[in-house]
Amino acid sequence: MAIHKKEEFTHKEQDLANFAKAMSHPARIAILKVLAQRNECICGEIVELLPLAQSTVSQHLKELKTAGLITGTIDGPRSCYCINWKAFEKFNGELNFLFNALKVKNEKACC
Amino acid sequence: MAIHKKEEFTHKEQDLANFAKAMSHPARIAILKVLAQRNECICGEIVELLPLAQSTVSQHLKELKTAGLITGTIDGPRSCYCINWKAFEKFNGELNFLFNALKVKNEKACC
DNA sequence: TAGTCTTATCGTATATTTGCGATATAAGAT
DNA sequence: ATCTTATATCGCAAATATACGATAAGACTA
Repeated sequence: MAIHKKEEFTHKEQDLANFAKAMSHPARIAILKVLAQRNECICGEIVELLPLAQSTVSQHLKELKTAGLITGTIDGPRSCYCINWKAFEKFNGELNFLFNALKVKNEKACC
Repeated sequence: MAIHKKEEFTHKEQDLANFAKAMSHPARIAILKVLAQRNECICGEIVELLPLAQSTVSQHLKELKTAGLITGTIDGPRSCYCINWKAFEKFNGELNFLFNALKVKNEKACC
């Protein structure tokens, strides 16, 4: 592959791609779903709900946290995670900016 | 890794993850952007606009097509691509279903 | 037919992701 | 102090993704 070319795209393009990448695995979608459904924050309950080892779940949580889609705080001997709604709104907004704004005039697309 | 565990998640979770994965690279975001901006469908003009080799762009186009985010038809000696707005709407709808419906009652999240 | 232009696919090198067990770390309990 | 419990991190193996050059395939042109 020689060199990663990702840096040669715009900041906004990389941003959107990073958000999407954080959601590009069903395990991470499942984690976000659990966090969205519970009012109190979750820790290792997620491990119980997923068909994955504890270390693997921890890794997925770290990726979501690094991407900014969730927040995590230490609560005594356990860890507490929540969805970062603001980040999700930003993602959704950028998506809509990319597509919806241009949609009307493209109705007559050729294929 | 032994075995991919992706199959052990729900169909919906896999669906959303696949959509996200298709958008998880800045080159593919850039391609979608170009397609969204042009009324007539694009072919190798995309190659001119991206800092990537022709074969690499072709590969990215194939991934977007496989994921259903774009459509492609052969037009004489060249290929014509367009955004599949329906697929995008579905993706956006699933995202909103996952998050927005549950957002209000979670305002008092703990972290 | 031969030549050209456009796009897709193959082969390959390298990078990244995914997953797990083992181990570390940190807090609470005995 | 030791044991338990919960979570993070390390190290490794296997799978995927990314990128490119070379080549194939298809359609128009001379």
